[in-house]
Amino acid sequence: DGNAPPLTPPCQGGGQDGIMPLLSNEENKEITPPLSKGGQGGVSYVCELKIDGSALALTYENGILVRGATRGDGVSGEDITQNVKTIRSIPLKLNLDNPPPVVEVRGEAFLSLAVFEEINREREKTGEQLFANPRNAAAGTLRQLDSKVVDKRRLDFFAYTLYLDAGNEQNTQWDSLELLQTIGFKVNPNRKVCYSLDEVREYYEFWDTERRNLPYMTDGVVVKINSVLLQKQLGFTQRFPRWAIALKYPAQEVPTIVEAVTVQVGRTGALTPVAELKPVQLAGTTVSRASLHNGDRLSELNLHIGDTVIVRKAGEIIPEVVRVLAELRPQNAQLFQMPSCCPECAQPVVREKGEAVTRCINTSCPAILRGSLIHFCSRDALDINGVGEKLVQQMVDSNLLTSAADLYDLTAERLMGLERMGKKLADKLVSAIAQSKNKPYSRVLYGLGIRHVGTVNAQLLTERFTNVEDLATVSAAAIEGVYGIGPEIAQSVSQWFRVPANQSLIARLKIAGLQLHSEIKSQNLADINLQFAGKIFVLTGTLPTLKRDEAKDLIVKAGGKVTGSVSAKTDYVVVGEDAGSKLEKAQSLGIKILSEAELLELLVT
DNA sequence: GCCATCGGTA
DNA sequence: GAGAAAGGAG
DNA sequence: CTCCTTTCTCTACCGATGGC
Repeated sequence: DGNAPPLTPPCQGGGQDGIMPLLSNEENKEITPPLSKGGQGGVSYVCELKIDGSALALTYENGILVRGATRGDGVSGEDITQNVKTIRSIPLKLNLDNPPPVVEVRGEAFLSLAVFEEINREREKTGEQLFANPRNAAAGTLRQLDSKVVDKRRLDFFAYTLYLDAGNEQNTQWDSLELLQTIGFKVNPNRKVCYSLDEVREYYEFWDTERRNLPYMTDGVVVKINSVLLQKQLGFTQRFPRWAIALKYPAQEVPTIVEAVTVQVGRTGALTPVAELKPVQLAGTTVSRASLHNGDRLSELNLHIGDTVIVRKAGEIIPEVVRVLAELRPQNAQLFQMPSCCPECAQPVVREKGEAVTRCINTSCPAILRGSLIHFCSRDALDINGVGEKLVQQMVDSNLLTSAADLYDLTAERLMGLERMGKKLADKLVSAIAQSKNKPYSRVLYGLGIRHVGTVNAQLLTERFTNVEDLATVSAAAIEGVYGIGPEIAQSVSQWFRVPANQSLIARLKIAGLQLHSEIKSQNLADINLQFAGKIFVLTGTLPTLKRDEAKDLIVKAGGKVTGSVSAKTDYVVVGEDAGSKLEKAQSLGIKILSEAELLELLVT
């Protein structure tokens, strides 16, 4: 979803991050960041409509369209370049005399309401399942394997961001939009430069009603600081730029009834109450469940079974219970409270003082085991394709799996005893598991599911402690020495390695042949390239000739470092086919972006 | 050909 | 994708 | 204490794939 870089949601009342308070509260004249740096002194804003479709990143090399990518982490993303080429509003060739070697264009692919309805009429005739809404239809179409089908679906495209080489940059966002238009893109005509926040507010309010007359769906307005120089000065806070914001129109709210509340048990043992709702149509989808988060939220809502509640889709995506209409409560309705026993294993649950979550602490709770296994196999961890919820359920129930290490003892024959498991699937699975043995140490560490060790902290830890033995034997105090790791996390890690079951898990994974140490061992000094020394690289997408591991090797050998996620500390992002969120983040952080060719060139110099 | 499951996206 | 909670740095 | 980052958990839908 969304326009341009990820943007802050409208501020929820508090008012440090958005200009939403200005829009909803006339009295609040205080100008708040991120857009506060101007408004008077000649600072201008560009307002654009936020089209509800699917974000697309296009790469042009020497003026020719070579890649089209949606989001994703790019590791296993599909090639949608062929599909993108069927979109008529995307030029195959830039209308530019001397095109820079690489041009990146971002924009929104969408289906007009008319085309959407036409497609659904057609599908109704042929008895196919109807699309729920234009956004889903557009996203689904882009992933279609047969580009002829895509061609027929008549996708449209509005460009909104242009990235040129340094030196070729435009001075303002407005100029970028104009240039996009002259080089052959469709740019949404309903854009405007505003010179004050009052003007921005006017624009927002005008389109709140006017958008209903547009032939495509919009869900808000994007406001950007016009000056590129100022954008750079403002920079970025956390996940978002300080110079842009999305102002979303209020979500549609609808009443429904809570038929029941179920409690789910996550991999950490956390108990999450979920409202089972009488299904309602909302923002083009059917909503039947909504998270209630935790015990605190639950008591705040004072929710009873059978209550009528107001639900909405936060950001048009996530169902949320806004409030309970207590006056409509049936008599004798039962208050729902967090259970005192785990719904999976019936052991008593605990809630630590000062913490919001209620947890099952039974080390052999099957729900926790299942969750841990799913996490271990997940994409950011060992990326074992084909292992999903149902399969894990089956394998745990049939005692095929009692820990992640058991995965590496599985054979096709043993798997084929399971339901719906033929030779083909079983072979695929065994091969996927074998492949995971090559995944780097940091991913394995992440996959272990140690509390507070996500992708970032796993990376930090593996950099400092280059093999598990060190990490397992070192004191909590030593772990705390890592920048970014404090006492809580250090304690959590240290304790994890002191549990005998975990120690034997590590031992077995080691025997299975998993990577439990970083490869950056003895470095050949002669290979070190000054341009690479200490530089942090991130790879994204499928590179044209190199395998990911090969590219990583080359960088590491040259003295560089390859990490998994883009942050402010990243120096270069190497982009391949179907680059996803990392490219996007890199762009929004202004990090230097390299193609494979450029990387290789840098290596030889 | 239908159905369940999985992976990816918003 | 949203949002809540909680940890780390200063 | 505040600001920021990170972790963790949650939903709905669509297309692809393999089993039977």
